[in-house]
Amino acid sequence: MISQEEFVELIKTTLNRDIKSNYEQNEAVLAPVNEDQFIVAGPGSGKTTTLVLKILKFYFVDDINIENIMVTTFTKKAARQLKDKTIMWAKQIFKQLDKPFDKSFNNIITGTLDGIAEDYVAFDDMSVIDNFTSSALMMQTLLKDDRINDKKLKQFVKRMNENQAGVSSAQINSIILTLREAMYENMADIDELESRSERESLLYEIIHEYNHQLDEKLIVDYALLETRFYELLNENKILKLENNLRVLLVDEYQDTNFLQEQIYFKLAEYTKNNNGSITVVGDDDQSLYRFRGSNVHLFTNYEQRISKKLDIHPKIIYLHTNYRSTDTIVDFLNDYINIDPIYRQTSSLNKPDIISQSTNTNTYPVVGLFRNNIEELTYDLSNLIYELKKGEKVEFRNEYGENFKVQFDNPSIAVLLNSPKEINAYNRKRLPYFIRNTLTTRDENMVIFNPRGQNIEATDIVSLICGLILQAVDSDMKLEDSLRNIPPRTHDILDHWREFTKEYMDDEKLIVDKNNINIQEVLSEIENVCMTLIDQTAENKIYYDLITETIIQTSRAIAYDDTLTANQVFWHILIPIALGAVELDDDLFDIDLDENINIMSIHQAKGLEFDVVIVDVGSDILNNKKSSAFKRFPEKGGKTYNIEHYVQRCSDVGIINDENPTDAAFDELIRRYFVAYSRSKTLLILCGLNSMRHGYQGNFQDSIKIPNIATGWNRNKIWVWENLDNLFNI
DNA sequence: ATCACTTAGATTTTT
DNA sequence: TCTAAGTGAT
Repeated sequence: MISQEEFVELIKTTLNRDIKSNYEQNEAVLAPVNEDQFIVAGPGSGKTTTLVLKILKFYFVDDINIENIMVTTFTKKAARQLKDKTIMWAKQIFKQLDKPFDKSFNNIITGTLDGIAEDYVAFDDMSVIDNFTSSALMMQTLLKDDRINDKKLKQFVKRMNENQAGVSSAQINSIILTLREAMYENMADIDELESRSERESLLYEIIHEYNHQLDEKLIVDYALLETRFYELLNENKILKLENNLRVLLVDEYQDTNFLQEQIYFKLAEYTKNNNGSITVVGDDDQSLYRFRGSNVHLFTNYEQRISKKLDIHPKIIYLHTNYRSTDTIVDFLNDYINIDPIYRQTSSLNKPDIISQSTNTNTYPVVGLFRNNIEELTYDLSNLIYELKKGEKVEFRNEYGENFKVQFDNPSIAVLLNSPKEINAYNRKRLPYFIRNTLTTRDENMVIFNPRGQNIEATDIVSLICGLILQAVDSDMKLEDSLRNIPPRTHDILDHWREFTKEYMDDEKLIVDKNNINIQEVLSEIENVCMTLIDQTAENKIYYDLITETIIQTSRAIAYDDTLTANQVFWHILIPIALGAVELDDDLFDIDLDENINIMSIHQAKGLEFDVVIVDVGSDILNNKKSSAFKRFPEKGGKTYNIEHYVQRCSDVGIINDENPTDAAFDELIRRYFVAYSRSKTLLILCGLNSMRHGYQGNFQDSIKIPNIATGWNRNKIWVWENLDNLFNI
């Protein structure tokens, strides 16, 4: 145990963290164990640092056991970073104090709420299934008795989805799963919902049957996992937490849903009884997960909500010093977040502007790179990325002949987009494809990292595995011919599998009994054939492991005994794979974000920072089409709102958005680009088609402007950044 | 203003 | 495949 003064001195000398210079951070870190806090932290304000320092302070100054502390974050990646940093800094302090490292730090309870819930909920045979498996299970429920072609059900899904074209089987599947998940996330009374929705009786039949299957097979999906955890807590059945939990730290609280809030409140009750505290940290401007049930109002109204429920009155602290970005970028951010006059009104928080404290001495203007078409854009963007990464001196010159030069030493670079997908559902190539293609053609040593953009289902190794299975279960193409309501790309994938396999191995065929397929046996027979490909590259091995594991887990979940029919293999395994439902976990790759060129979604980039950030604000928006409005200037609330609204009718969440649906959609877009722009440390580049700057020329009209939140329009259709003249356009 | 014909684009984010 | 904006003529 050391004194507070010693601790402050210690972290200054060993960790080079001078908290005295930042009043707010000082307040946050040096709080007593029983002080509850509500920390509103802007981008780059040292959120994680503050949390880690709080943990260390509790341990070294207040003598709190590490086992009595719980820290949660939103993603696995963030949880790992937090744990690593805590252990690393603790080690450094122990070294400085000349004491051995306390191994209890290795057992610190950190993770996502799901991860922590799993530790308490999962027992014996109970296991958690991933999205692929749950969608296969739902597909099985849907195909039974041809429910998937029910007119009322289709109509309902269409209403929820608001899509122009008809609904595909995949969409019906995904809407039902999302809706069901939303029910749990909002703790909606499902029976009451059912009694109020007579026309959707089939929907509830399907949901009940799906739940029944989970029960029977002793599995839970993500939605149920947290529900079970809450139930256990509510019955005070987790004594370990009830007796020991003293300090609860919650990161990314702005992405919390109602169910999670109730879990946290229950845990906060324990900390209160144990003379401890709860601290939540977040930023309402960075709330991105409404589609997953998160509700930013739970954050902005946190003070009122927790004081009402538990009589806890947290101290509110604003961390608004930005250590990440240059002055010009911080100015740009403050500028951006104030463009829309309605946006700020939705928050009850009185947030101060961000203040720049970057040690970075090079300040460059925010750059605009706009071209006439995707080819020109790709060409210039790829060149730019290449030269910057190679450490060349790059000259930026605008249309007025002004110029400045930029040079980096192996900078970290990220291209951020709404979707990192290289090819869309209609087989069109997107910007990520063009960038990767151009850069790898130019220099094969350049690593372009875009794990979520790849279409796993189209890789050689997966084509071979699935092609072999497909040949076996559907040699006469009877099943394939029965396909209806499937996106066009899925057909192409099936064809590709068959062709690839035919070319790869002339004539050999796998023979199976079509009513009695043991998928594990089939896979082990296939293994030999795949060996050459598996050994070829490290990626192939990863894809192979991923796909076989997925198939095995899924077949376990859908088989009544150990075997499947050809029909089941086709519809519940092959079709979902062809639809692109298999997800790749970034953790499977040994990656270094600072070394590679990263192409990622804005969501994935949350919590990260890069020297150079390139944000796609419209590489595929040519004109003012209604169909692209959702991603630039929404005209309606969309699917997220419909689902939220549907379930919240029977939920106690309390704060139903008093905003209209469209306004909520605007808020979401504003936040998304705020997150994107605030990732950059030194150089921020906006890119897109020229139509984003100058509009497009109709034959009869003058130039027609294209409203876009990312390019500085507000929802009143006023273009505050007209023609993007605030950027340095190259 | 109205009609028939041509053309571009279709959500997506995650535990 | 389906939709709505744009086009060009009346």
